[in-house]
Amino acid sequence: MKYDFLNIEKKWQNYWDENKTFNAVIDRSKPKFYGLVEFPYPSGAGMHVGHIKAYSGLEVVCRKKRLEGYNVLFPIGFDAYGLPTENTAIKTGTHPRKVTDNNIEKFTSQLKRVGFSFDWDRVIDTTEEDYYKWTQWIFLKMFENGLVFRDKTLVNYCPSCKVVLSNEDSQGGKCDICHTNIVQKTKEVWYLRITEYADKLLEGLEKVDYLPMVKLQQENWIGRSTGAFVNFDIKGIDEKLRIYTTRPDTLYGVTFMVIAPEHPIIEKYRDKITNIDALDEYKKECSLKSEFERTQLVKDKTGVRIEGLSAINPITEKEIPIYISDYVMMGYGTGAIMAVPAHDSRDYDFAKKFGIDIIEVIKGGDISKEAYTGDGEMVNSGVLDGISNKKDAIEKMLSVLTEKGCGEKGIQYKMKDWAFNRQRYWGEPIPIVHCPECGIVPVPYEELPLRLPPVDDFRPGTDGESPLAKIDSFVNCKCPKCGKDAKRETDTMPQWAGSSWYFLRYCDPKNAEALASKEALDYWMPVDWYNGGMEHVTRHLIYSRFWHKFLYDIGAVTTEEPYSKRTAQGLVLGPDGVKMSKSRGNVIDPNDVVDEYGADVLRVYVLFMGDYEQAAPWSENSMKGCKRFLDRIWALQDKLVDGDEYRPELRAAMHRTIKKVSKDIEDMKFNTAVAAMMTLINTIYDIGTINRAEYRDLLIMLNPFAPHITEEIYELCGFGGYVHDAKWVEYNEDFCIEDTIEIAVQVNGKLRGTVMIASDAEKDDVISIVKSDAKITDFIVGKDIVKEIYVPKKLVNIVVK
RNA sequence: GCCGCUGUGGUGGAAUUGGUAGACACAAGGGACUUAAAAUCCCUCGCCGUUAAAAGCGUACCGGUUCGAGUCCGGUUAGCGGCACCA
Repeated sequence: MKYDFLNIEKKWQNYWDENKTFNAVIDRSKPKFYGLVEFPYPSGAGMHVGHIKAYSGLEVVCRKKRLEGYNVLFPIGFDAYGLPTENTAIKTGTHPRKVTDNNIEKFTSQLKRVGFSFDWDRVIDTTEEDYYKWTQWIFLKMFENGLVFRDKTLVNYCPSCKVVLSNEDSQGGKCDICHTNIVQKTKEVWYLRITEYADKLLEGLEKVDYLPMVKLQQENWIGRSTGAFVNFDIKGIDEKLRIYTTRPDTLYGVTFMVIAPEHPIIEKYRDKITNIDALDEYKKECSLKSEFERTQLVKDKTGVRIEGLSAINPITEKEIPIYISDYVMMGYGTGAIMAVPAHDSRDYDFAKKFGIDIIEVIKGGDISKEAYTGDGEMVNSGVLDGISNKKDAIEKMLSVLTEKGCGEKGIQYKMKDWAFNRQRYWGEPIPIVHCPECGIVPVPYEELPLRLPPVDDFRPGTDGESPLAKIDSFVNCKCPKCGKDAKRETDTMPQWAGSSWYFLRYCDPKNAEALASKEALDYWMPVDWYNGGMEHVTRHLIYSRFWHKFLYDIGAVTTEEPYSKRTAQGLVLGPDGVKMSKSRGNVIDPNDVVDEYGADVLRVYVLFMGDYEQAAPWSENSMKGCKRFLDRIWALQDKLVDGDEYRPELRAAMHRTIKKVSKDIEDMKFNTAVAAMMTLINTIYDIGTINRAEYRDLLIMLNPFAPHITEEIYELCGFGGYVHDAKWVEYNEDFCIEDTIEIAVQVNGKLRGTVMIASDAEKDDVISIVKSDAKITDFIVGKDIVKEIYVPKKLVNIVVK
């Protein structure tokens, strides 16, 4: 009888659905396990085999945990607000609500066809009122706690999407959504003060079990550096130019200063500057350069000296010139630097070009050729002379600065505050009212949710205006504070808002009184294991940790960190070995695979195709091998014999396989877990029969990977109950070892043969067996034996001269 | 430029963390069954040798440590990922 996967898979999917087999209920008699996968953005293209791989990993872990007696929460939902949906809506003239509903329906049916053991009663849609009510609630709480502010500054703007983007959304100078080059614009926008949490986000990393690369990327993104702020007097004016430096030890080497073209001091002292026209001209040039030009064309330094203003080095008290140049950014530090050309390559290039003095203060390099950035003994540096330890020199200078009152220790972060509003329709409305009398007024909590008004025209406005601005009935309102006419904020939240707390809602998804009950949060949180993509490490992962830490600080959640453990899966590449994309035409549709091979084959294949954490190309042939494997599992029904314990000839193989599969699942080494089961099957086919005890345990072991076929065989064989209710298989270390084993024999480290020995043989016995072996004697007769090494159960190495 | 990761057969990948390199699978070749094909089953399969063996070579490259190195150390090179004029 052939394995009819289409009908059998449907049968079990219906069974799990109707019986709510995988629904999680709080049960304090069992240990809990919360497995989380990144909920999908329901795009029109439907699911991707990459989604299947991403979910299959924790799917196996969660199914195994259930069999081991854990109470498992494995939820799914949809992160449905966002620009792609809105853009599709505009293109097709369909309302984003409709587009979203269609896409969610499509995703749901696809997920169910793969047989994932999600709790379908806890599905979240971030665009539903009873969900985004709480997204808005958290925003208001942040507002209340001073973490929301409005500022007019240079922001990243995507001319194609017509929105302001956060730093995280414009990595590499490109829009995260459409990859258009970002331009800088001065605009008044809402910010979330994530920098307030920079240290907490950094410190928290020490307590969690994240992939080292994930930690490292977050550390780099936060980019904490320590150094000093130093105030330089401007000659003849009661004004100080404040700079940030990580190298206060080089202050004696400062021969000029540079400020960003946008630095406010230029406007402030226009009348004192004698070459203001030249400066204006340079500023204009800079503003015309794109971000790309400003960062890529780094070889040639440009700038203009500010005539009429000069600074005084507070340590040497010498007068030094000030320049403007676009190699200094307004957005980091103070927008002004002290330049030490001898020991900074950028300052060096600039000084060479403009003929400025270069003073060596650290010995060790040749400053006539290039800047020396290494360590060495301090010279030409007054009190610092002779110090050769960088740390000591910095400490000493800091105390001098403090004493003189012209500087102090300082810390800077590369991470910037989170630009939080988007000028688009399909997002959570920001619950703020602008009142001419009272200013910025939050919408009262009891008025939440502030509903997204249903409209027909959701196209963006012409001048970066939100579509909501065109809806008078939404915009015009009464001020909650004074009751007079006021206007609503018309921008919406970014896509990352809804996903910043969704794992909390899963704990108690229908709660109308709170984002989740204390009881549910206490029981389920933290997430025990979170798996997702590397691309979210400096976006979603950092944002959600920030929100969670804030909620912890106001007592809304009880754990400091949301996720105990974070791993990441590698990409599924196209058959041609490059990233799948529509334009390349190398995309594999999971639906097609399920139709042709079945869900179990797809599941086993995405885990078997390679190391789970590495990228691997799709190979239909390789998948056929997985189909063969499952067919052979099915065909074992014809080789079934009685027996309620493992037979001696298979005992060691069974125990070893159970051990390997159990451990490999915990380590995410799914490929070798499957390989171990394949090896076991090969052994069974060599023997020719399988008994009931062996078959039952094999099915339990395979169940997390291939749930449909194992449920069916388990039922057909009448093992009693269901395999999803079975107890995970156990192994006994003593039975993993065969009675006689083969060990390697080396002479001078070179393999010269193998011998069979009893697994419990003593060293002396083994050595004598080896020495009498015909193959070995050839290599040792007539030579002096220097050393005999025996690695128990592994090898013997005889060293001869 | 800085930081991190990776380099193993024709292919995807294994290797208990210093102990028989190439598990498992794919592809390829040969054979069995079949009128035939598909499916299935059996054999071969790193290179070089050889009737067959033995010996020799082999984990990007060069060197080192060790009885023993894919694994550790130093250097080189290639590819991937992240950040990027961050002061």
